[in-house]
Amino acid sequence: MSNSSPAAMRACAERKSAMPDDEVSISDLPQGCRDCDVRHSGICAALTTLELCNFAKSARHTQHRPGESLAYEDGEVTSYANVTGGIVKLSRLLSDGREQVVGLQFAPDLMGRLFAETNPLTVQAASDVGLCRVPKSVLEAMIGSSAALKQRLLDQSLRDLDDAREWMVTLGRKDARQRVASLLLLIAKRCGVSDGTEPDTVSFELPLTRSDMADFLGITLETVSRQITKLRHDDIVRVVNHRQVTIPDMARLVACAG
Amino acid sequence: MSNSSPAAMRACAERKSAMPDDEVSISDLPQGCRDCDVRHSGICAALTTLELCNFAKSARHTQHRPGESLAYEDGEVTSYANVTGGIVKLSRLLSDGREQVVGLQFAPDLMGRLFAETNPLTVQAASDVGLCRVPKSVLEAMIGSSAALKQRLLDQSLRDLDDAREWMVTLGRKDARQRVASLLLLIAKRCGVSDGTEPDTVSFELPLTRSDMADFLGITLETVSRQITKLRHDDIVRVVNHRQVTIPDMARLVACAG
DNA sequence: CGAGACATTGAATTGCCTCAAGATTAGTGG
DNA sequence: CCACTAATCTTGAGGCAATTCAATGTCTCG
Repeated sequence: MSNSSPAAMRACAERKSAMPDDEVSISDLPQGCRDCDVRHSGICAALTTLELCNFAKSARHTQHRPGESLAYEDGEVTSYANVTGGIVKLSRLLSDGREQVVGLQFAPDLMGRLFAETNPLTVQAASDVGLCRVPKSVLEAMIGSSAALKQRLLDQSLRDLDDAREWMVTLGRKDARQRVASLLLLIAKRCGVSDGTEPDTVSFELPLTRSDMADFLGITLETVSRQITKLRHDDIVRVVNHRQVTIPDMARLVACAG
Repeated sequence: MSNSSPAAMRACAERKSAMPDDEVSISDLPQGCRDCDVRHSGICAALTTLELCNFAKSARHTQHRPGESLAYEDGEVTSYANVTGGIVKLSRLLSDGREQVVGLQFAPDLMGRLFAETNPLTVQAASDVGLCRVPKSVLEAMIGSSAALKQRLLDQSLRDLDDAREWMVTLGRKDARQRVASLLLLIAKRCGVSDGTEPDTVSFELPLTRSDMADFLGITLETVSRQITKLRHDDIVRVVNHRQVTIPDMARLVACAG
């Protein structure tokens, strides 16, 4: 359960300090709640320890392998889930079998379309993924009783909307090279580890296949591959084993992303 | 102030009945509040008459011509606005001068990025537009005190997110013909008047220039023009005066949109 | 009527896709 | 440990849809 990215941990720390705990102590929580980091991540940071305790009684942790389906398009929504680790892929399937990825979710995002009867998207694990599931009715009841939780969910959906619109610019106006650079940049920001040098060098392991990348970027996997090769020749990225990526200078990648 | 679309009026009626008024009567409202339909539209439908009264004291109505800027990218957010009529264009400007439209807003949507210090998008009137502006601090205070209002804003942002992701499929995977058909479909749904025949015939006036359409669809205006010509030859659409559009059979347009 | 904005059409170019073959990596069982 | 297979990735050649550049056509409004 510890492939939470550094970015997620940072976000988590912020949130924790912004929402101090009340009087109930962590040791009062049931066992399942101390077992994991759910307490400090995602929506849970908006809950008082008492509320969290209630939440933990209904929550169930699961692990998933890359490619595994977590929810089906038009399937009934029965639960929501906090992403505790790994990367989740949200996509729409087209009638001709092609796929468009419309978003990625990282820890500690909440997964699942709130208040909907059926899921509008296909949801799959892109990497190894950890989830903390909670029944639809339980979470919705908590949203009704906690203004802080509702506020947090409003904040996340506004941020997701910003991200989606940002990506529309990539899909609508950028060429293949800029698209690939944009995706590397997005992943580097969320999953990257900086070595603290100047210029800024960042490393990460790609959680997506070339095919996933292509489906997110609206181009073919061959084009993705060709562009990565070119970016490599220009020393914008260094790649070993197809998956292990180093960005020698983030500023140059940003410039490439347009 | 009555270029509110039929769709908007329908939405409005639903909302009104879902949230019945309390004891205070409409005649108790200050003058500015009875002057217009703000009472029955958008976020206002989530307010009690008492709250609405307070809202109306701070609200100001404005009218805008097509192309007029309503907010600038990175500009400070000082107020929010309910769209009372017409169509508002949300877009991002690129360094090379190109533009990507990332969303359209119709009455009775709320305009403005909630809780942000600066506006992440450029906002322009696409058609003649009516707004009902309210200071940032006033609306935010009301959100803090009204769970119903917060819920409504959460619902709108979730719907906007669904729409944005839907459009990402258009930008990422559809060809020019399907894109143009998708846009005509979107506008027909929001602004179209059906004549009640079978098969379903719908008419509307295009609120966008070819250039706006191109910027929303991620293609050039020449390509938009060519595709409209082809759709016309196939009798998917009929166009007079470049702007007055009739869809003789919605089902065929839907099929075209992919 | 004339000017300016908006829209259509044509011809040449290009960036990405399609189809096809080979290379690299990871996983499996002898 | 190595051979074998399946999955993933890379590279190449040819075709095509959309772009670019340029010219013409059509509305609107003073």
